[in-house]
Amino acid sequence: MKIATFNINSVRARIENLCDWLNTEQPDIVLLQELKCQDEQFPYEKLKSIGYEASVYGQKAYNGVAVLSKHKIEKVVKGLPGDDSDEQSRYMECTIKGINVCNLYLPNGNPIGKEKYEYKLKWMDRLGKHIKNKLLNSAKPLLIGGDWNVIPTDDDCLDPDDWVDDAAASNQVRARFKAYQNLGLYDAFNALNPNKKQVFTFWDYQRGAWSKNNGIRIDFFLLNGNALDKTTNCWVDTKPRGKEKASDHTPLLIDLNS
DNA sequence: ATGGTTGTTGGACAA
Repeated sequence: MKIATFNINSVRARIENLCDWLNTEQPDIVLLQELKCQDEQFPYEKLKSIGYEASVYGQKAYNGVAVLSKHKIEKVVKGLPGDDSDEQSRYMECTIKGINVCNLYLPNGNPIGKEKYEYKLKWMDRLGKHIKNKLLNSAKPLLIGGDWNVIPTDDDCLDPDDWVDDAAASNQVRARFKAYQNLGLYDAFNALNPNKKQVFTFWDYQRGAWSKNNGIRIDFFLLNGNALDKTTNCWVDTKPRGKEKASDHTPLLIDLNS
């Protein structure tokens, strides 16, 4: 099974790019983030015509996550538990072919110290509780993929000085991301590519970041031990970032035996 | 130091 995560930065603006990429790469499952549309605006028909079922958790203008699959999507849950007042569509989970699949778009959190930063920290704490209290209780293969908006170490960006004041690289955010792994989850890219550094999944639209490879690694698959045992490869596909009308992110993929 | 870009949306806001 080929499984991808891709922050699409508007699924409607990017539907032609997305279909081209799906037709070429033929992933079995794709986790999408930043749909920027409501459920009824989602391009279900176009995706169905090229072989993909979709489960969508959208909202107006911002955020929104979806799972695309060539296989049956089961047991869908929309929203991260722990705060009924949270109206942002940033998390969903489902089961596909016996794999527990979680898709997230973690809050950006900028600027540090303001309300959006506090929301990010609380959201990360809420996710930690959910991982510990529910997700890790199943022995099934588990993958949590998405745009985490975390630069885990200085090796995950070209120039750390560019990110010292960014909410993706703060000590509080890095500590929470590390804590997920201390619970028993593995960063698939690092596990399958030991010591490979400065491989990025996001390049800003501004200041020629793509042409200078001034990127950051903020998209991840975190796997439980069972899923890691079944995973044979993890890589970044940089080709979509070089296309016309590209998203500012590019896909991260894994091969998982099932 | 400032501004540089893109998408949603129709003036800002988010990233």
